[in-house]
Amino acid sequence: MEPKYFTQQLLKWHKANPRPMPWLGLTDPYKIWVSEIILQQTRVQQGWNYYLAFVETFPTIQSLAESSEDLVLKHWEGLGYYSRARNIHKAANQIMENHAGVFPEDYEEIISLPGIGPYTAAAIASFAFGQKRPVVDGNVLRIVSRYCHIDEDLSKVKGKKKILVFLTEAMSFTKDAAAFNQAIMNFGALQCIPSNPNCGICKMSKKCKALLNDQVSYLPRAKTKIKKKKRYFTYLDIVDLQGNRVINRRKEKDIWQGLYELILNETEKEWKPNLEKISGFLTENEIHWKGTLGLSNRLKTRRILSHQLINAEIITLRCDKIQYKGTKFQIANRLKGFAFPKLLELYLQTNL
DNA sequence: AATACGGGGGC
DNA sequence: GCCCCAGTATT
Repeated sequence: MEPKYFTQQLLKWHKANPRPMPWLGLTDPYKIWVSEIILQQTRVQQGWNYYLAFVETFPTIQSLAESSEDLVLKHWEGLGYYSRARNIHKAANQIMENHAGVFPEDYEEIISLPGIGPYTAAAIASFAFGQKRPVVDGNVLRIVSRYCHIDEDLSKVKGKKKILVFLTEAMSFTKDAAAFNQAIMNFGALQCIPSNPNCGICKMSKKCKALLNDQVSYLPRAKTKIKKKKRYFTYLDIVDLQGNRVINRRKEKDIWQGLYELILNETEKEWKPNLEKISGFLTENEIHWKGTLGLSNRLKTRRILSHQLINAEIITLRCDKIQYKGTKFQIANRLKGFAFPKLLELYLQTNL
């Protein structure tokens, strides 16, 4: 392995291939933090507008801390991995409590914040504070496994260690840790891409061990693939003459925790209810109505998540007046302020 | 060490 | 369809 050559070529490539991004060149640790959380398992393009809107609504740690979790989730709506939103809100409060509202500089303190792991801590430490902490994300694993021809399971400690040893060595050849980290991730996103990289124009090709051994397409080693669990959701959207609806805040440790949804019946197999069964289900849940209950629409849809396959049906019901005295659900007239899973957001967009 | 956690884009 | 994305927390 030739770490010095790697660093030289990397930084040269970086200068020749600038990539505009809204948080580029910022030194405000708060904004860097926000951008890094948004970019966890998320493409730059997908997170771009979310970042702009987020820092406009929450320009400071304090403003974020003082917000409600619901509002933070509303800004995360559609982005996925909602624990990121809950955790950044929680962490903002911890910074107010434990650090007088000032983002900590110490790596150990940074990484102890909820939602911040090794990658994000290194990103903040280098971008905001200039510390020599190499970032290790998917790009970096791919690049280094190829350049050094490391054919190991990178989810294991042993494989990760080899990567980190190389990075630490490589980073020692520059004073600008931030530029190094920025460069290596851009290099992974634009040049050393997952499939069919154009090695013919790559500045590293002379010393890329995977290329020399014709192994680029086999590296990094494939992950064991995950099995998806099938779930069946039936959502009941009951709406009365005043436009009132019944919604629920998801509380369990499950997908979409903290987001809102309609009345849900989850079943082992597909539920094919008629109006009578629907009435029965509503009554069991203490939801009553005045006038006749009418079934106005049924929509079948499906969603693919990283670990689940959701088969859903959304049934629209009409009545004169909803009557609910329980505590599990809440009655809402305007749904604009609530964060919904994409599945429901798409439905509500056209049925609100 | 393995699994859960969203949603989207590229091929 | 399948892979993977500027990963982290929990089991």
